[in-house]
Amino acid sequence: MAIQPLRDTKAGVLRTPDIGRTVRIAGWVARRRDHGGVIFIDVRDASGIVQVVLNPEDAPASEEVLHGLRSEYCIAVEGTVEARPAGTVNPDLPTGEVDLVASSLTVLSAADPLPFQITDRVDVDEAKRLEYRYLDLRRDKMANNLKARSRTVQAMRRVLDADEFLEVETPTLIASTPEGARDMLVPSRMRQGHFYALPQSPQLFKQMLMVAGIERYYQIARCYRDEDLRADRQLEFTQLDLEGSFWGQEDVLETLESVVCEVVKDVRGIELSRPFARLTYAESMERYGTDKPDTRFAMEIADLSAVFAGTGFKAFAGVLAGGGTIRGINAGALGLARSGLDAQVDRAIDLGAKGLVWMVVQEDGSLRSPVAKFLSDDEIVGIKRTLDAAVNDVLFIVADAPKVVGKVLGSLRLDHGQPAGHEDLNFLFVVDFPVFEETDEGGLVAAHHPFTSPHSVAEMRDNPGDALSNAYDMVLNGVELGSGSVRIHDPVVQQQVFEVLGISEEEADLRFGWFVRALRFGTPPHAGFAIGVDRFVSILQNEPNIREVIPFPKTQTGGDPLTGSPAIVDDTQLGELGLLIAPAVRAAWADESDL
RNA sequence: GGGGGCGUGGUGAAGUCUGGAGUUCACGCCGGCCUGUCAAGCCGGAGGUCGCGGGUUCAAAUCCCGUCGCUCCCGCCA
Repeated sequence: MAIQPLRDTKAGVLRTPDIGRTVRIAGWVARRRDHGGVIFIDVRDASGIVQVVLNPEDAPASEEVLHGLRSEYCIAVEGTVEARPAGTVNPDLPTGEVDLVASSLTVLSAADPLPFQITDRVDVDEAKRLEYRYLDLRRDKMANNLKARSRTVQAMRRVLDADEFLEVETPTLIASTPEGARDMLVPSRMRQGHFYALPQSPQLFKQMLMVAGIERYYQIARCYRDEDLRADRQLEFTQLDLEGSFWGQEDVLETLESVVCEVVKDVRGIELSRPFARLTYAESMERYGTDKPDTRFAMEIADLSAVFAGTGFKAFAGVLAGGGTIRGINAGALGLARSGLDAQVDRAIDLGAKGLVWMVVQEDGSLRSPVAKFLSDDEIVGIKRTLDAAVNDVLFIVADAPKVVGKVLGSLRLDHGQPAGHEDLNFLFVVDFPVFEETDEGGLVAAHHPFTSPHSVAEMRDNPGDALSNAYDMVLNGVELGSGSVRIHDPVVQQQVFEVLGISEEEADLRFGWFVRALRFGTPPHAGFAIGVDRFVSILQNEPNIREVIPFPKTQTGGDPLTGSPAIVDDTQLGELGLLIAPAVRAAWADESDL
């Protein structure tokens, strides 16, 4: 019979002041050291680990039971907390000054031999970890990640609740909208041939809540985007979504700062200085070649167009004549051999450049480079001065359209300068995003959702390439943590924006008619934001991918090795939904079941 | 859709380039010894269709083709 109650104390909290107490703990066998006589068992529960001493003369259980204990057996122990004998204190363990000397031990649940060891010391294949995620989550690192995630969300709620935000849930079965990411679809049984979509974000609903007079809303919202996965992207992910009425951009950014500071204080134990840096989109692109700069290191992009204004180097002269630009970075003393430098050229070409010029500053001040012979003395001086170059520094120069130059140099900058982990936290806001982004073909597409207010509708219509919007991103260590905007609250402006974005009146009316109608009933000016919780926690925990802070994530091909999702459903279910599977797909099912 | 990396007893790695007996290391597992260890120790043992399929070869973990899975990246992610 098991001891009742199973436990009255947590394993990880026992300390010297507890010496002499008789306690009951329950947990898992993390490690056993069986000396034939005395046996030491590290018992782990959610609070930590304590060493249990099983003395044969105390006979806490039969010899068979005691020597039969194995890794991850779930057990209950009653015993006395005792001081460890001199010289046997374990300073690496919070409970290391005490032993729990067992008077009784019960096996609550045995465990099969493990598919992998429960330890942070070995990197097990991730598919195997996911297949046995319940064991993987027993590891300290994963348990700590889940704790950090919980503390993160609690800190968010604490700040927003104190600021009188209302936590409101919005539907997850909604109508599909074709813009943006691919929707995750759910077929309707009651209206066959019709589909719900899972929300990519609660965008329109939170705006409805502003119309509804909620004034301050937030939600820890699950969002879904049916796009290819990455280290920082899952099919489903979590956002802290918030919105406020009678708000402008500064109100949003200040609220975000207070939320983020509380989270970082709680999880990392450090005070961030406020306000966070603010950078315009244009400045960010200019200096870092990206809209999500990692500002933990400099290596900024410098414009060399002036240096080469009258150059005799035809490749550069041609780019300048064609309206392109010439920029470079100083990657520092990389110590690369010729082959390593040429590999950078390949990398640049992969990124879309026609080429890359590298230069290495020599002891005598000259530049070693494939193009050195084309450069004048003035140009060499100008390059070194502009890039602040010292001996042995490697300089990378790209001449192309500004967009290409920024992408290539921005990527090389990260390749050679980005710190490995996330020891330091550099938050910043990027503001004044353009309304439109240029496509590779030179066309314009909306950079944001169509509910973002432009600085000026007239400018947006007359000069779309330069028009700015009241949209902003939060960036942490080169990762886009979230984005938001001041919304359009005037139905007339909203109609105009649809028009400029190329959404016809009929189309706008069909898809967003209900939304524009809502705006006609006294809509307060409002603005909001959403923070990616998974990304935030993964950075705080110094994890390389967000799966490490998600208890049951999907693999890169969207599957769950534990439960086998996604799965084929039977014909009865399909019939209820009025769905037929295409013959080719059915044939593939047959192949699958042959495996 | 495209490019890169990986797949070897239960786990992690080496072996693959340069073909020659399933070889090696660490952990785990099983058995024995062992009363103060804490990644316990010592001794012994079991355990693999080298992801899968095909090809080349006297001979394939190794070379070639295909395929599956995991992963990183490009595209995609308003």
